[in-house]
Amino acid sequence: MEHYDFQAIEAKWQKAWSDSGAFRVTEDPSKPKFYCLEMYPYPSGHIHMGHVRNYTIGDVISRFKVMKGFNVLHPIGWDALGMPAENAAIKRGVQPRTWTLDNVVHMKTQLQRLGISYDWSREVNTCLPDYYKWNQWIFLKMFEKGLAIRKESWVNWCPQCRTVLANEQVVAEGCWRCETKVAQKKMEQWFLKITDYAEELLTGHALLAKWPEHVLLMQKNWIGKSFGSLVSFPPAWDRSRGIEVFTTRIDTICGATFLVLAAEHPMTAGLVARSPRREELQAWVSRVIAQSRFKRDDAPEEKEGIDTGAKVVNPFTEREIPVWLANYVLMDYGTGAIMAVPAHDQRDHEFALKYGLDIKTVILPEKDQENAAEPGKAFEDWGVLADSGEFSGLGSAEAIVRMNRHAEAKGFGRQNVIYRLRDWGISRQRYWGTPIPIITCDACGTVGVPYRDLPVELPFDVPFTGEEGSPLEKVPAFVKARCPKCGGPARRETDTMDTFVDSSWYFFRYTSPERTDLPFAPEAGRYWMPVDLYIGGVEHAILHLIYSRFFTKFLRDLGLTSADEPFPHYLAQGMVTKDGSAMSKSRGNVVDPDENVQTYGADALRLFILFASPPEKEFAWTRDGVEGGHRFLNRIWGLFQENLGLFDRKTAPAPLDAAAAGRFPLARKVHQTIRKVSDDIGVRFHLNTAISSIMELTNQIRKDRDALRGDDAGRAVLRLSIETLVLLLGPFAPHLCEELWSRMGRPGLLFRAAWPVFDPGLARDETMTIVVQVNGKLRDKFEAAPDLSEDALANEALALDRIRELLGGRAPRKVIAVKNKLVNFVI
RNA sequence: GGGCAGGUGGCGGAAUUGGCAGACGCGCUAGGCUUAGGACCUAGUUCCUGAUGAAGGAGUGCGGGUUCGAGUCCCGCUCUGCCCA
Repeated sequence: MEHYDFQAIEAKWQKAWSDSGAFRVTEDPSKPKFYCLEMYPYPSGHIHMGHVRNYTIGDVISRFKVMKGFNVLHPIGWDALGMPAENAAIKRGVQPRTWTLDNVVHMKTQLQRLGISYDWSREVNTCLPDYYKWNQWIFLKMFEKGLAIRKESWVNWCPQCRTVLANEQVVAEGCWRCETKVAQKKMEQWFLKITDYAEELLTGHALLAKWPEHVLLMQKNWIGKSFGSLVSFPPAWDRSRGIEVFTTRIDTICGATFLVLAAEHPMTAGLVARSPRREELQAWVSRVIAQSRFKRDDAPEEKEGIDTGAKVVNPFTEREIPVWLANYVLMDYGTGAIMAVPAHDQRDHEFALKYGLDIKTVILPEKDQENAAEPGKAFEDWGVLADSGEFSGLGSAEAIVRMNRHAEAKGFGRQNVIYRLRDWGISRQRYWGTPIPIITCDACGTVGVPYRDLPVELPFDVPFTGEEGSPLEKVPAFVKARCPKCGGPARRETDTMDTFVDSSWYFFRYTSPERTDLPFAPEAGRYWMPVDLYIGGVEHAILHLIYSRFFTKFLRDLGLTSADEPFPHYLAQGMVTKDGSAMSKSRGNVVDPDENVQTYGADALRLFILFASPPEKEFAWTRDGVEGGHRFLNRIWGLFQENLGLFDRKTAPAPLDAAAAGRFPLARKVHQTIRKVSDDIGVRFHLNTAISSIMELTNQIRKDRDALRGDDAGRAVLRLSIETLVLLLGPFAPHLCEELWSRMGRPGLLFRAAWPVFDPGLARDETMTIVVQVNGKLRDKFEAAPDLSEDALANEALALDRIRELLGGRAPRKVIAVKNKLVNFVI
């Protein structure tokens, strides 16, 4: 018997698919479309198992949808800008572009060896000017609309990468890439005003019913909408202005016994300068600013503060209270100043205890409430106001309304909503990113590069020294520019964009990557968008997914698309682990996909990866598992080989009609399996159970085959079952199945074959197993016709010997019968 | 500290609507085939009692509850993971 030469088979069909352009698609209004997208990879040099998992899941669903008659867009590209390329340049002297493009070539062959059904004619590469030109174009559109702005701010600075990091890129006090401890620095930066869309990003969640709930929750927390009040506390020495604080609990304001400013607060410097202890204060401020923001709000026991000696007036009590500086108040959130209410806020409470500040109770628990303040704890619940002048006696909820009204009437405060979401700082002092298309002119200020001059291309010859500052600053030909407005000498912006800009709209580019006058063709976008299924790691739940939603809304507001949301359905793929921890270079537990493709075949690898766990769960790698996948495919191969006669025109059996087929349990199993697999792939996305039911069908065929070979009817059933098996397994093990399909003499590619349809009559079981319980314990079973009435089931059960014995002649106290399921006697 | 997931055999997992717990696979055990096997085939494989079989009992992190019936629903606890602080 011919052996299963998976290497030859896989190479043969990869070539055939590619030569015939099988995976190319164009817009076809006569067919329903399906846009299946997986997160594109960073071209680090090698595909890893996380990619294999991600892309295999997408491939199965794409192939399934094609067979179901959809016009499927399944694209791929490269998230090709970013720091590793530049680091390679510094370390090994390779030009980032060369390094990146070499990696792309290698990774592309790796992906092709996996047999993923990508339309390579739509490949995008973000490091090429014909892509990043559109980053610049979108940036300029935002600049025109006041959504791209330049402002000075405190930024997270990674000393290792020598660049700014967005808050989202700071993980546990360290840089998300190199884990170096992040420092604080004050710099001029370009920001995208994602905060203008904060409310819509929140309400848009209503359109994302097919997202995992925990991802929506993470985004909701990230946006962090809170309702509260802005209240102004005038300084005692100058009552004409005020220090504005944000609070969600204005009802506690009469208990505010001091005010706290962040070290970076604009008024801090002035207070320090006015103080007789200015040196001591200045030293304190410098030290705290040097601490990372994470250190600061992390550990309560490290709360530190210092009295400025200044006083402000509490506008509700008219009493003077001291102004402190403290490390637990951040400039990032709210106004950078808080009113401290130690009786009703735990952090203020601890701070007041440490520094001996007044604690004044103004909220009492309601009568029936037992959780009064414990010693050492603030009472943070809502309650009844006390010692709050005219507001005493009100409940918190009502007090908040009335006090807001009061503050507004008196002109020192108002009701307000704030968001935790910050504007998105996109400036990076690096070479390998999209140049920000801005020219600074002494006369005209910051001026956008005219659209006709796009793209602003990255110069190729650049010194990569690893020293402070952007390499672009050291290229005079790049920096020197003419002002587009006045024509005078000017300076080109040398900061480049955060690479998350690239990935915020790449899915639009796939719809028409050839377009040269717009980021994408509106008509292609209209046909393909939104993405019907987006698959990728949940580590991007906040950053990438929220930025992409923001960009989509912006492109919509430009009139380029009508999509409100880019990804109505997001499938969050679980981690790949080995020996109990995530696969990563630093842990040294990476497994090379290529090696496995070589030894067991791409089909075996794909099968195992999908079989081991459902897509959204963690997937634990084992070598034995791939071997199991390979073994299974080998058995399919063998099964086909020993039944070649079924597919030979001369000896093939005539097909059976449904009535005749119904007599064969295997024929029923075939139809049940079609139903199950279709549901598992198309509705539940549980590819693991789809595979296990295909395996069950295989086992059944192998069990029944000898008995079936005797007559024509049996052979027809056997033939049907093997054919169906190949169709159902096609999306999972496409190379092997394509080979078997052609050896069966079927015309055309299996890739384009129609997905089998089940006969509901045949998929229904002929008899149902009815479970018989006594007092809820399983005692016997019997077979009954489907949909037999409850009474009939109970009667049949009563007639069983075992049940008669257990009942001992007594009538049961109660009989519960459920159609097609069980009978339970209570005695 | 708060929020959200999750905890099922030796392992990965299945059980879709409250109705046979452990499908399917891995591993393991025994046997067959074989010069040999890390190939292939057959059988077995939750635990306990039972020589075996028949049969019985226990059992889905722990404790309680609802129900004729709970892995699934409710309450409390615990551990693990993730997110936020």
